[in-house]
Amino acid sequence: MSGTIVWFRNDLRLEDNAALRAAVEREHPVVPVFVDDSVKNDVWAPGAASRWWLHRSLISLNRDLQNLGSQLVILRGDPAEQLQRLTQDYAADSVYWNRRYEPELIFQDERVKMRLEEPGVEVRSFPGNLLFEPTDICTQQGNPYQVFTPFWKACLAYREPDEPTAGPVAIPAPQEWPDSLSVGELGLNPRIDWDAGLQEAWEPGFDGAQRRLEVFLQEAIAGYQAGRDRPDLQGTSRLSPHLHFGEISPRQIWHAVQRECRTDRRTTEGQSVERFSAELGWREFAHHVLFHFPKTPDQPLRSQFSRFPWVEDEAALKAWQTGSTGYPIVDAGMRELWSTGWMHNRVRMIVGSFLTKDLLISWRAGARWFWDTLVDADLANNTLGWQWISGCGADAAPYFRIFNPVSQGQKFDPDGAYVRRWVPELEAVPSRWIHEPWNAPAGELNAAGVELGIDYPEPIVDHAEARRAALAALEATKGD
DNA sequence: TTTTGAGTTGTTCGA
DNA sequence: GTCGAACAACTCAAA
Repeated sequence: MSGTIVWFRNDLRLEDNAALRAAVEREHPVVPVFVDDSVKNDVWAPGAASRWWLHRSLISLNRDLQNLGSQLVILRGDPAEQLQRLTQDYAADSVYWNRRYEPELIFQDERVKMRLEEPGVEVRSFPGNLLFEPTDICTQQGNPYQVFTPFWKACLAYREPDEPTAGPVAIPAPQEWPDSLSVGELGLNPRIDWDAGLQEAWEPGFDGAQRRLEVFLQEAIAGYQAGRDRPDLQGTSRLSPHLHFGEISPRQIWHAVQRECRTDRRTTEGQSVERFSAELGWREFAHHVLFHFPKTPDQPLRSQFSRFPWVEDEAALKAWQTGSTGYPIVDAGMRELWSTGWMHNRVRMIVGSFLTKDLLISWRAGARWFWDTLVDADLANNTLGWQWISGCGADAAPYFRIFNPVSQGQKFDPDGAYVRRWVPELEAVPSRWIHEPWNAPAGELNAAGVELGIDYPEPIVDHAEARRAALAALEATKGD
């Protein structure tokens, strides 16, 4: 028999899946496979929240495959070994997959390819998880971009992203299925019961992604330009975890958004579409930068930041992680993250600025915490975001841009609804003081049932002082 | 090679 | 309360 193995990774969907499509078109049996190799001791192996999501996404994918007369074969171990064994046992002559772009994963894919090709198996990889391949776009000198705006202009001038392709209507099955683990046997699901907030917030899988996109198109895209910055409203798409796991393709989102709002770019709607499209562009940019600067997950892109005097302060880090810094907008964000596995982007910037500039704790500590707790944890996006906010990365914020957690709260959570939702002990504090309870008159705090230091922490640092210290620390990175 | 224009998301100060 | 300018100087990308 000749057959095709389709190796699923961060592309857990049937629609707009180039590898699956090519495999089905061969009209030979297709064996969809997922290989869990997270047992290996990799610092960037998926964190707990990612594993929670993956568990559900695999179940969803398996169900979708079963509806087409197929199923997902789940294996564990070294992918090269597992795939080679499978091709031998089942005399499959081809292995197809969609490309990944993280340095370690590219390395791994090359290794798997060599190992499979040696005995004569055909290996084909396909694009599809990005709108543009990282090597498609370069400056006129042939270098990678390090600034977003010219990068994104070059992308848009390069070509319109392809239309997404439909999923298969049937998938030819092999006569006999290989042994497979169940999803549960991978042990991705938490053993202790901490995931109620995630359950409530998310529906992993293709169907959940489609519904999320639909809601965004119906309710938020038209006002995205203004709504995107408001953590107290549902102004963003919340598609990031679905995109990370490839349950929906960026091309599908791109074209759905363009179709939905075919309006003049001078209108609010038109600007909103452009703005949202640019956010997909930032995802592209993050992958472009990671591809061309593969050390950035651990090292600052701007090398002078290697001598930045980061502080090691376990107690302060713990206060940040647990949402007990005494700054309500920061604590709300960190608790939203802990509870739902997600945090609004505006608030990610606020908590990132607070960790790196108010506490002077390294962006790498922040990146690690996000890595474990975010359901959308993505090496490219996480690395770019943390290097950007701390000032050491591509197109980074200028050093003097230090977020004031009080004014950011007042500006983007004007009624304090977001803070009240995630920091319920401040629920009765008047809006005037919700973002700076330490400045509230004693009587008003009392009436709200809050005693600082008892019911809610005093600020762990003074922002004005911390700001001066951060500017001074930045001096230390100057010169050669 | 050299020059020039520009750069996601802010804050603070002083008029 | 609102507004504009300063913050300091650098790097990238294109001409």
